[in-house]
Amino acid sequence: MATRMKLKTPGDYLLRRDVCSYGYFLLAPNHWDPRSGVFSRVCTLGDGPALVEVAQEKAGGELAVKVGRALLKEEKKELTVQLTRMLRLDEDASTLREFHASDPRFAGIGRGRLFRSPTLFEDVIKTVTSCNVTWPNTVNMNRRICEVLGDAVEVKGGKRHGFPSATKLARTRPATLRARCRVGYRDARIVELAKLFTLPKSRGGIDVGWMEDPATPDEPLYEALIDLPGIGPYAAANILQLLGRYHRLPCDTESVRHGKAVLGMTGSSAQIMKKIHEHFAPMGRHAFRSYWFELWEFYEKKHGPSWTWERDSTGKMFTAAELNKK
DNA sequence: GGTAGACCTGGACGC
DNA sequence: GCGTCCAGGTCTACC
Repeated sequence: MATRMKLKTPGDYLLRRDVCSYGYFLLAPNHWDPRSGVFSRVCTLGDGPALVEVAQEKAGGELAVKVGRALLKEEKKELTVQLTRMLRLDEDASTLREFHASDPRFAGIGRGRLFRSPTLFEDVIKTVTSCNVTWPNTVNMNRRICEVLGDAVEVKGGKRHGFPSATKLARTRPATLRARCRVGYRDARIVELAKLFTLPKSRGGIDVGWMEDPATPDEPLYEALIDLPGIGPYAAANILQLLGRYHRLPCDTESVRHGKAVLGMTGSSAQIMKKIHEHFAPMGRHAFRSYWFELWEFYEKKHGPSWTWERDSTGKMFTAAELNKK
């Protein structure tokens, strides 16, 4: 028996805009259907995996959540926590207003929330799978990780898989990850990260509560992230933004392309990255959102609104060759 | 502290 | 269709 729930949203919430706001909405197990405007994925809950579908009838209205099976009371709470994190339903309205005041370009369309994963663990692994690869490869890695290791639920016409838990990935052999999920040299790093997420803090494990706590100072958090296996300056800055801290820019080759093509910057890659940091520095704690939505606007000019993008055809949209086309 | 090279996969390109 | 080159961020060794 299916479960139906309603989720309250902030008054300005727009599902299609706020889901299709960061590339992770295109990565398995997430799925956005451009035709129906329904977001779905398999969520891992206390009693096992469940297919979850989220729709919104009108802008600013509540979210209608349909779950493929009956949920225990505790699972309903668990799912609410996961959806709230993923969809940024608890985004502080005052900081959103502050962002729009400092960068009015995005006030009119209300952009400000950035889609993320239901757990920090999934965000960290997704970040690792996006390093040193082209976007189509990141898409494939996430699809394979879910298909090979994620819990599955039966749906009409096949199966849908969730994202594997830290416990499951911690028990996976690196060779399996490499051979079946095609993660390459990231294999051991992913398993090591998963182990750190399963260990208690007293034994050197990751203190997720401390990392998620808005009261935790930025710099010690950045230092803790950069100490993790497979996490360098780019990945640490990206995880910071996924944790809601937007002061630091995760600069990569895509930033350099943007600096050259859109901002008219010249010089070596290192010089352009420095210029990009300087360019967005006046935005202070909103720097990343200002940078990101400018980049996102460039993608949308090329390919139409992000909520019309099909997951299975976006791979080629974000290759260097395609993005460098005039 | 700064730099060079290895890591691995898949897209692009030439034949 | 096949082979080769190259892009991509992190890590380690070395200066």
